[in-house]
Amino acid sequence: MLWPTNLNERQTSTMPKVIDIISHMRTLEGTFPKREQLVADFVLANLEQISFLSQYKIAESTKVSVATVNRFCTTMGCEGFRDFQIRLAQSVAVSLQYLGGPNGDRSESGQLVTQVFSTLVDTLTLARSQLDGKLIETATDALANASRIAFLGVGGGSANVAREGANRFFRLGIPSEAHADGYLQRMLASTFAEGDVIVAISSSGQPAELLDSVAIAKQYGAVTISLTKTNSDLAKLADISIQINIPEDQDIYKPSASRLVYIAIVDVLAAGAARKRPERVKENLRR
Amino acid sequence: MLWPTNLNERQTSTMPKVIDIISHMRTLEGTFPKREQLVADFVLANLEQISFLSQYKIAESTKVSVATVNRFCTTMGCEGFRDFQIRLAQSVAVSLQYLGGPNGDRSESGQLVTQVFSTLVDTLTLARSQLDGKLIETATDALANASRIAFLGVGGGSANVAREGANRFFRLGIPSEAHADGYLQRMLASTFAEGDVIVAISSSGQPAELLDSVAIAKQYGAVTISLTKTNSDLAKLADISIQINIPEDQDIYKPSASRLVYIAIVDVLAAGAARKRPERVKENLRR
DNA sequence: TACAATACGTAAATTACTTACATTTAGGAA
DNA sequence: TTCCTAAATGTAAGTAATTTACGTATTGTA
Repeated sequence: MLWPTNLNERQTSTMPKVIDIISHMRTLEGTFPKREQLVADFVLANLEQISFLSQYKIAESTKVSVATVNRFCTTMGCEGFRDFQIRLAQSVAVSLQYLGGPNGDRSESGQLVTQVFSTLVDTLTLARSQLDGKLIETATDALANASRIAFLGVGGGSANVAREGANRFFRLGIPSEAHADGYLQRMLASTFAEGDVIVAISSSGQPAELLDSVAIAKQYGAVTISLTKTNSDLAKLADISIQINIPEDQDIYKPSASRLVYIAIVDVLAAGAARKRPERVKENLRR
Repeated sequence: MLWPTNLNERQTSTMPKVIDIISHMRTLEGTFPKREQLVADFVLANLEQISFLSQYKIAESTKVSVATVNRFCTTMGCEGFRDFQIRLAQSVAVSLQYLGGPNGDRSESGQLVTQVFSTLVDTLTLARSQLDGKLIETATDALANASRIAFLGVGGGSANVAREGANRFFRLGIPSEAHADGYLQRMLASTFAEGDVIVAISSSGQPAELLDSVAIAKQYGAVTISLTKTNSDLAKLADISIQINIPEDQDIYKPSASRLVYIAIVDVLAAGAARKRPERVKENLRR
């Protein structure tokens, strides 16, 4: 299936399944059976044309049987070729809209730029579809009224996002700090109390130190917000869990889009919180 | 417009000629034969579902023959039902994009999310159009062959981008460091020599310490790359200047998209450099 | 009223998609 | 290695959907 179970629950028959099949395809890249991978490659290389081709044509071009093309579609989580075709057409339309179509720069580097940016945009789109307005509302409420905020992140990526968050909220006039060290995080957590907010960031949602810190802060009455992978331990632990399911691509040749998504979400939170405390923000801006 | 103009140039027979099929349908409203009009009404009333229905189902619902549904499609300027279905799906996907994503989240917070993400994507698009493939090529060449890289950034935002860069390149197996402090930066710059690369990051392109450091490193024979505002002092000083002109929004309510753009560009550089040294990357990945 | 042109439906023909089954291939255990 | 199992793939039959051809009905006009 294309979508994690918790998302399916929220889908009704009237809800379109317009989602980003392209990034899903990129996720599965490498996990396809050999011949299906050929199809995947062909599709990715001819995104704009696929929707106007028949299974036969694709099978012909990839030197693969029609059945394999069909199987590729079901592997992708679609109900069949038809379904796949429609969904791909939609994803392509959306991507093209943002990227203004293939630019004139046909050089290798030009394509590199396009590829990286496409991936980033696709991933952002995917993430956006997973964000629940109500949850964001709750989180921004807590943040806007916090007397103190700590952003905790472990590891290079998450630590940077945490710094980014502290940066943004500090500018809003809320005392904010970021910590990347597990020991310091625990120390800090024990000084947090009601009215304070802890934001724990981790793409894996696993780090023991982080889980400890959140548990401690929670125990002392602080509100805990997590920004992490769907259904991870961290997501289950925090009071308010912003859960994102982004394919963590281990391929070092590819951009690390998930980090960008986290920063985008921090932006959303900051913008939301800013709206809720206009006075203090303005005051802070004057300085 | 569904298809940007520059795409039209590349149109072949397999590509769509009709622009936005929904508005085209509204234009033709009233000029359809009686029974076809019924089909048009039904389609407009069920835009999101049509793509997942068969001609037969539509004929059934509208109490019209299958052939009429098919004729309706050709009347619309499409080659047949299939063609119509795909194009409609694309138009719908694009329209839906503006309505707050697939979840139909029209709440205030949902709109906030949409707004922030749109801004980010728009800014990414803008940045992409400003990137020159050749320049990226030159920069990635220098980086891929560097024996040592230093990412220098002053101020919260740029410093984070610098860290991100050091992080990425370190994973590629190239000794990389990030420095945010002006004094340290100058110190470091004087130890750099031929074969080393300095990447200076600053959205303003003004900071004196940063300019000094770049000048020093340059003098000692290091390659200097800048990631900064178009025509800024820093851009003029560096050997390879990646210049981006993003409207710096002072409005604190709005997201700071420019930072995201810088990170995206760092991603491009890292991905490009990775491609140029496959052996060392693989070796580094094994660890 | 009669004629022509358009609109429409029926059914056949075609095309496309799906599924069942047989064959091959790959990975692992004896 | 050799055998066994499970996954992967292709072939071909089966089914569904789309398109086309043709005949009838309707509308408008002289």
